[in-house]
Amino acid sequence: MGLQSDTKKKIIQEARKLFAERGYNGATTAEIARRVEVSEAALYKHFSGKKDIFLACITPSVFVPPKMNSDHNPDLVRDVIKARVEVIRSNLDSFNILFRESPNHPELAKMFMEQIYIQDKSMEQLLQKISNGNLTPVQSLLYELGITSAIWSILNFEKLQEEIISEKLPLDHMEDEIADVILYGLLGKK
Amino acid sequence: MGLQSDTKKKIIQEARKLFAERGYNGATTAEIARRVEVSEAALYKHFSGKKDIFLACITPSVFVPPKMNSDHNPDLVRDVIKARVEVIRSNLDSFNILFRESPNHPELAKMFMEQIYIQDKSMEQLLQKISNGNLTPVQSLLYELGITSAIWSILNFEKLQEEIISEKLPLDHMEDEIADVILYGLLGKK
DNA sequence: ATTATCTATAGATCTATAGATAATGC
DNA sequence: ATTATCTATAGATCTATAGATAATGC
Repeated sequence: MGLQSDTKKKIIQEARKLFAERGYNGATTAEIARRVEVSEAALYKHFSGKKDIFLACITPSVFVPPKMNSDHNPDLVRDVIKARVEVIRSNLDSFNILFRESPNHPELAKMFMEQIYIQDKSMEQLLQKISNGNLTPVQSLLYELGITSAIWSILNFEKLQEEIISEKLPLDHMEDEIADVILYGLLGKK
Repeated sequence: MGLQSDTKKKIIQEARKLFAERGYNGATTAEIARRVEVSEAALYKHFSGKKDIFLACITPSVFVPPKMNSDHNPDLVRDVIKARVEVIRSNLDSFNILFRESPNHPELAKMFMEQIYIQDKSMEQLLQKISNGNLTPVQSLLYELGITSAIWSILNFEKLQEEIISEKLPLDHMEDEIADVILYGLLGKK
């Protein structure tokens, strides 16, 4: 047993899934308790309230992509984007909560700003170097926020597709294809 | 007085704002009634229930950008992106509802797919022509869905910025700067 | 003895409706 | 006469807690 009891860990796990599925208001403490297979009262021994459970589901570290080494060349763009896709894919529930619930929870919005916009300038800096400092402030934002958002949408589309649509898109090389768009655009050669 | 009574129109207007602010479950019929300045009971004379009000807030036509003429050249990409930004900006509440609530409402998800993915191939077709058919399926999706999502994020960031952050980004030429990225990427010349 | 859990329920919403009252158009 | 609205409230949740019971570690 680590610092958190097994029950507490399981509450966080199941709550995160449920909040991602139904949103903060759509997820009930009763349903969380049912999935964890404890009584509702048990939740309140581990957390001070529903909001406390909610915030425990989102840890700031989730949103920070792993550091890359400091070389600056186009191939590194691929690595950075691959890392970004991987972070989002493996924490999709957290990102769903972040994108959908931020407007209703100032704590989340703050975390969002600090993590994605302010702290995570690594991708932007890399891209600035590669483009010889040609990027405008809006374009930097496009990369910091827009690409994360675009990847998030596409990964959710991928999930939706598995459930609803027959036609399957080949998303295996998504990272490379996003990188091509970012590096060369529509008119540039590959 | 048109086909819809003034009260009905006002209910839809205020409900759309409230659903965008707080989500489906966070928006109460009591608060909608308060903003419209009628009793809750009055809502139910115009709509069969809360869900009915919700669906009335989202009209499919909102999501279809205006048609462009059929020439195919890089400058047209700017026009198409400008049109897209304008549609999202002037219907930001609807897009917020769409992106945030789609997972919980099959009707919305279906609308989302049909409008943005299936019907609106106009931008994709234009881009395919300009790139000489070089786009992969994932890249097409990146344009159809990812760019809409990226613009959506940036416009919300713009709103958030007005409220929270002191530093102001110059977003006046956002459309042009997005177009530059899409056309030329980081390495292409302008 | 202490910690973890349960049952039962209080108190606060929230959606929706029943029945009464005011406003409108023929 | 009909339509639009109101007041009041039923019935169904939902969060959170009080008090009782079972499990664990010294």
